[in-house]
Amino acid sequence: MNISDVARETGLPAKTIRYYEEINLIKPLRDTNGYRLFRVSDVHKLAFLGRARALGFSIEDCRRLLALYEDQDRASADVKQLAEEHLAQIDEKIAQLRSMQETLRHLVRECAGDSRPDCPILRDLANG
Amino acid sequence: MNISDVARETGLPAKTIRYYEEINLIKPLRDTNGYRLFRVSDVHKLAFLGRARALGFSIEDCRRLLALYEDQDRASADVKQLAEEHLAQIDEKIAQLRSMQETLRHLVRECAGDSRPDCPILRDLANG
DNA sequence: CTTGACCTTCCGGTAGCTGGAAGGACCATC
DNA sequence: GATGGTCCTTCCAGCTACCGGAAGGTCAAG
Repeated sequence: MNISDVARETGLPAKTIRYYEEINLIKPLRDTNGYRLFRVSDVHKLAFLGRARALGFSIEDCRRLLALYEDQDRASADVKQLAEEHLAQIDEKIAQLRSMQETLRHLVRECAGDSRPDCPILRDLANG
Repeated sequence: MNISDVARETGLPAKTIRYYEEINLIKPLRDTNGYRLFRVSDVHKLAFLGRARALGFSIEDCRRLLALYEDQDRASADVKQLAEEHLAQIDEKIAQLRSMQETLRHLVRECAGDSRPDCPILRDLANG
């Protein structure tokens, strides 16, 4: 399979697939003309990566997950730990965003949003 | 005031303050020895920027907010629109993260997390 | 006069790609 | 076999919002 077929099948941009090869997440073969030649296993890995990325795992986490996926002797505890740490980061990120959200909602609600210069949002930013 | 004083007062790293000058968010004076010389107005702007950044506004949004802040003839509607658009982005981001969070929570809950290789997390990543 | 704490600029790196240029390859058609 | 359009390749630059560190100037104290 050529890269555009793989892109279509996995939903990943060709650029991203090349990038994943560059950072050694996948190692597709090469055809005689220099074109990348993807095996079914490469496509599987890419789909795996796409889903892991969609769950917000970093590239390095993805690398570890892929290694665990390929290791028949893995302990599910290792996978779980990775996932739990990532989940904790997501929790934290959500908490941060919610705090911003709440503050902003307040400010937006109090702002007249008309043609006059007086603005509680700017007042808050200016004076803390 | 020198940069380290300003850093202490605003809570921003000196590196960040220099960066903000580089991208023309602030224009501190220069002392004869080449040191940056910050006026009170510079410190105010930096504090403003720090709070806007803490609310998640992008640098370009901060630039616009600062311009509005300085424009005595602004319309609060312009500020409000900026804030509302940003708020919408935050809402979206939170929704995305919550979706990841939910999926991950499910998977983590179902994973034994022991020494055996069988793992629902990897199964999900592998098969969608 | 030296020491140490400042300050300066410049360069490189981070994450995870994306866009674009320059050039080769392939396929169908005339 | 020339042409055109669509693939493919590599390489280079840029995005966000900085951070780290090196090399070197400045300043105040002892």
